[in-house]
Amino acid sequence: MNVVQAQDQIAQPGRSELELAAVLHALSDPMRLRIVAALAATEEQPSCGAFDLPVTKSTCTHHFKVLREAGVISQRQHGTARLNSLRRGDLDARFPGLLDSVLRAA
Amino acid sequence: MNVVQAQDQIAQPGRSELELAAVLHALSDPMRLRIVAALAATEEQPSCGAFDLPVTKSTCTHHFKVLREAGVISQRQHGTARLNSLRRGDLDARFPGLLDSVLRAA
DNA sequence: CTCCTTGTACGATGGTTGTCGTACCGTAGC
DNA sequence: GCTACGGTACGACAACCATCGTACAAGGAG
Repeated sequence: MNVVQAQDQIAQPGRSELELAAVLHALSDPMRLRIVAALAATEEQPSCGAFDLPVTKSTCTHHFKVLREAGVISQRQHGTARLNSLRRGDLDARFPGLLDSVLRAA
Repeated sequence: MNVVQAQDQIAQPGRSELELAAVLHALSDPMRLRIVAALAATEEQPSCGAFDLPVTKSTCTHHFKVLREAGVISQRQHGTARLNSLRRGDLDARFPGLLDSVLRAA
């Protein structure tokens, strides 16, 4: 699996590795949909703990990992915090319109 | 669960019952993605057996059931055959652009 | 150095999923 | 009636998933 490795960037699939089924699966969970929607609504790069999700920390870690491994989000280590951002550009390039329609529906 | 029951139409969720997470989950399987793509590419209403899928009949039944219960497809009984069609109108109304972007990417 | 914060790792658990096989049912044609 | 065909129902099974709890690692603040 080709990965993009830049400074404190956590491993993630490259743009050409993105798979539709994997992305759809990552988005098919209400908790993850909520994370993605919150991420799309801000200009910042919130840490994992900033989402106030109704699950424990370990479950949280799990969901962020699923989203990152599917290529939906990108994570950067910054001190003890892990900063998250949506991979809008890569998603729009591979699956034009998909992210927008999901966000509009969510 | 409100269902639309018309003549030989099999039970399915009404337009307002469609849930984004359920639709995304239904579309997140390669076999079902293949079914939906084939369904979108024809004007006809093919029977379940007309798809030539590399799985057994029972698995086939399972996938069509998942798609129908998520509201992605509609099934009509016609003799011994079950005719399938995409619920384009309902999907476009509830999740504008979603189906198109998925089909374009698949 | 010591604590607090942020988050991961690992194991467990109950539930869901994709697949199959066999048995069955209803319609159509002979 | 009987047989073929298209499809469902049910049970089984291995794999996966969302969730949790506990234990642990690393950076920042005092």
